[in-house]
Amino acid sequence: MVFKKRLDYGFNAFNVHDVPRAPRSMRRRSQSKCTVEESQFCAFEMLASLAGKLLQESESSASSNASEGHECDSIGKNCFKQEIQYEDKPLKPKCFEQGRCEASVAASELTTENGDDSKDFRCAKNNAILECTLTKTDPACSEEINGDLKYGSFPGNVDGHSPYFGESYNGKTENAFKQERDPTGLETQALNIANKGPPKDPVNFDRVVKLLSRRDPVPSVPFTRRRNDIKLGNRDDEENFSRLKRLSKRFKASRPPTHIGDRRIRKLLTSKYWKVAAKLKDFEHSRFGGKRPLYCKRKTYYNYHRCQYDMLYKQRKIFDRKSVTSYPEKDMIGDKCSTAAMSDRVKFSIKSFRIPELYIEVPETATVGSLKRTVMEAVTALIGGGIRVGLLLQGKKVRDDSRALSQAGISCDDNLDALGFTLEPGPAKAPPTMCSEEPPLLLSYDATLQNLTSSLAAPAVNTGIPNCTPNLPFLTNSENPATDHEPVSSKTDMPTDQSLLESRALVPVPVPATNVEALTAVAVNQKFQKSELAQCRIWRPFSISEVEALVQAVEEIGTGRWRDIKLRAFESADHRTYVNLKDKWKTLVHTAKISLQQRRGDPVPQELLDRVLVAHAYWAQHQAKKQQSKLHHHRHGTPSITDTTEADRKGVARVPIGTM
DNA sequence: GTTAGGG
DNA sequence: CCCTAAC
Repeated sequence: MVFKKRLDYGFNAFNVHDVPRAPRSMRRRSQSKCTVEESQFCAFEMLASLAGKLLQESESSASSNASEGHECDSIGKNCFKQEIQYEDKPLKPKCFEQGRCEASVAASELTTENGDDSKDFRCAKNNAILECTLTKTDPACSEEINGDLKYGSFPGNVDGHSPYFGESYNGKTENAFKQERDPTGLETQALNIANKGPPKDPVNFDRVVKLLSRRDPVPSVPFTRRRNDIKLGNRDDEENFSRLKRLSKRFKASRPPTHIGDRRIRKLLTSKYWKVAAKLKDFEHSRFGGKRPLYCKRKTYYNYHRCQYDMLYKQRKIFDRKSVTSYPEKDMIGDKCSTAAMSDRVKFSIKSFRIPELYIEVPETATVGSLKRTVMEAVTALIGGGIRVGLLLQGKKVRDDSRALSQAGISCDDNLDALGFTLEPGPAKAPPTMCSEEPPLLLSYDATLQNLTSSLAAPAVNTGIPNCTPNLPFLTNSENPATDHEPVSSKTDMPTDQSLLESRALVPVPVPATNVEALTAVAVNQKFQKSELAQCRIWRPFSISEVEALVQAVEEIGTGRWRDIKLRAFESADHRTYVNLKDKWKTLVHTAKISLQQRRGDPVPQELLDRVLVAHAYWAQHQAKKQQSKLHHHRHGTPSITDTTEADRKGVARVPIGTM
């Protein structure tokens, strides 16, 4: 295949090999810019950069104070500066094998005490670190974007009015940009220049990161504290954690953003399409705290769900909190624990950013630019519904939003290091799962579709009841569906049942009508959704009354006779198998043993948990006695008085409530 | 088919 | 909730 070699090197190969070496200072910019197919774009870049310079000048004279100082201050904790650092080492095949996309975002704190934020800010910018403030009117930010990303800027809409990603890079939101900001008009010029550049390569992973940062999931986090670094990664994976650390160290230096990052591009089984997988092999699997609205047989699917943009922030050490004299919360610092601790400002450092596997079909005739765009769109679709923040404590998800910080065990200095956050795609409410009542990902995806000009009819993605068609061929390829599954374009005519099914699973991302190469892209999630539809189990949390019934039954019957318990207490509950009951009891016992802070999910009344413990202890002892009596019986041939097996069978024995 | 325990 | 060894 003609493209094979290039593809093997991935997107970055274009940059790495085609750009003559130059002094670092020069390379910094050129590397990420003048790719082969983009050479003409440099002209635009220059224009953009020129505009940016003009902008900067005007900014320094007029608007800088307002945009950088006031805005930040007014926004308060919501104002973060983020530096996005990209791994731009030459991409080796190995990298693609690993399929990793790493980028780190480091957010510098806002130090009000020295009042030198803006200087700091620019300094970082000069280091060619992709960055942006989350403030909405920072011209410097947009300049940077224009200059480095070349695709126009993203007004930092922390207020949630940010236009859809896809729209913006299609140049359709220029007006919106103008309206929202850019009093001077200079920026818009730059924007126009950028937007009118060769429409070939809006696909830029950087922008994804940008969008994520723009979406600004962080400021909503109440645990603001000064000088706290938050590390992203995955939640309950020590190894991963340290790996991220290593990575962030390795690629710490300020470097220009790479174009696409590390991705795997695969040749499709058919020669007709390319499949691009921004694949994360070591894509970590977290499980929403172990409680998910559905369970699927395949762990792969099961684990996949929440991994889209899973970021684990880790807090760093707290510096001198006393120095935060300008904060009113300061007075509370002396107080115990959380209130004061959480009132200070926090520094978030996003060490890693991950993108889930993308499933993209690209005609062979596609251009690199269109390929990029397709990736972009797929990613956009993924996160179109927004991002929500998950809170992790000791690597465990804290799900109960209503729980007070102290209740959740987040209160004292010593455990702030254990505090983490995750970024997850989809609406803020439900995790993106197929079988849940609300399929957020689908919804968000659809929402994205609606906001994109679509020349393709939105496919009939069934967001309703799962179509649990078993044994779909690709379902067997749970380990790597993107690899094994032969993609079928939704527009392709393969009149087999399989193709029909898959076509429904594939959601074409609309591309501009002007784009001849109609690319079809779909986030793998779509496929997973489809897949999971086939083999999902709905997770039905035990209600309090069910727990009550279970406890009651166990008290009467004892552990180890789950079938009896099922028949007695859950006879009519078809969805409760004795294995379910046994498992539930297991978790109940566990829950009862752990501290209040460690418990998650719907709280079980302490009274019930106490009974669980009592019953558990009683029947454990009972079992021990039985064992003993057995031995005794064997030895002496006489039944022991503790042998209550028969009585137990008849339900006579009971936990002597309150006596233990 | 049930039970117990690890995943 | 799943899987499976052991009973």
